[in-house]
Amino acid sequence: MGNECQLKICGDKKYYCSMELTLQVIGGKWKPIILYKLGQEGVLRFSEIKRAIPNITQKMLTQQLRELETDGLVHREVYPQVPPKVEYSLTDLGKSVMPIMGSLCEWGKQFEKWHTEQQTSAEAV
Amino acid sequence: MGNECQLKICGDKKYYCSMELTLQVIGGKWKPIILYKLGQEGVLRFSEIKRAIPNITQKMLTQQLRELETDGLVHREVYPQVPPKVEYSLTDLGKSVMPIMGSLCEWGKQFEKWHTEQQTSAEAV
DNA sequence: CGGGATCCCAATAGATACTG
DNA sequence: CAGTATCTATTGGGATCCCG
Repeated sequence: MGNECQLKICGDKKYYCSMELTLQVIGGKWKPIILYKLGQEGVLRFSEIKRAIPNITQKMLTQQLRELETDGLVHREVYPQVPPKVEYSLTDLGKSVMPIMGSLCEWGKQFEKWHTEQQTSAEAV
Repeated sequence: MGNECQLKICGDKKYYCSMELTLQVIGGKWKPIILYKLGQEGVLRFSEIKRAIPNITQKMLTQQLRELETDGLVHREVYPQVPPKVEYSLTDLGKSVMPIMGSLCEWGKQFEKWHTEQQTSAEAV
């Protein structure tokens, strides 16, 4: 008790419960997908991540990767060469979210199935 | 193979992989917290949810609850009385995300701990 | 009075062009 | 190739109004 609904601070993040903190670190429209793809592939170049997530813009990808790097979930390795090469991978902390990312993905598949069934039974009426 | 990176449609939602679908249904800044609180408390009135999530505005809460209702995660019960009373609860589909919500919340606590330790060791330098 | 709809403005995301 | 810069579109927040 007293653990919830009381303003806490972690670095630059303010939150009332742990869930809110979680969402600031690994939430949003893109971070879970980025983490998931990185976790699946291990090491990816910027352009490879971009290709794996068709709808994301470079701007968003850059921005989200920077935040994940700052929060210690993603490692960024720059190779000083021309043309530039930058590789991204998960840190140990980043890897620790993979089980959850897997569950989220799995849930999506179940939802899709459930939704299709609802659709079918609705048409039957 | 061929399962990922190919445009799919589920109702009004377009996505390239299941993770993206998941995020459209239970992602965003507020939905996970709303689901989590509802799952913990069972049944909550509008004003009770509002109180449990201090930063959310009524507008956002209403909007997010409607989407969750449309997607079949939340049940909305209106009592035709004065003053009005509206109760929200999770459907079976909504309850199915609770294990993941629990993991997310738990991860936030671990992150907080990890962050604090990093802070401490950095100060020691 | 509780729940929520509307309007307007600030903040955030997306599209496109450009650069080391 | 991997970003920045700039502009535009969309989304979110705050205040206000509505309705039973």
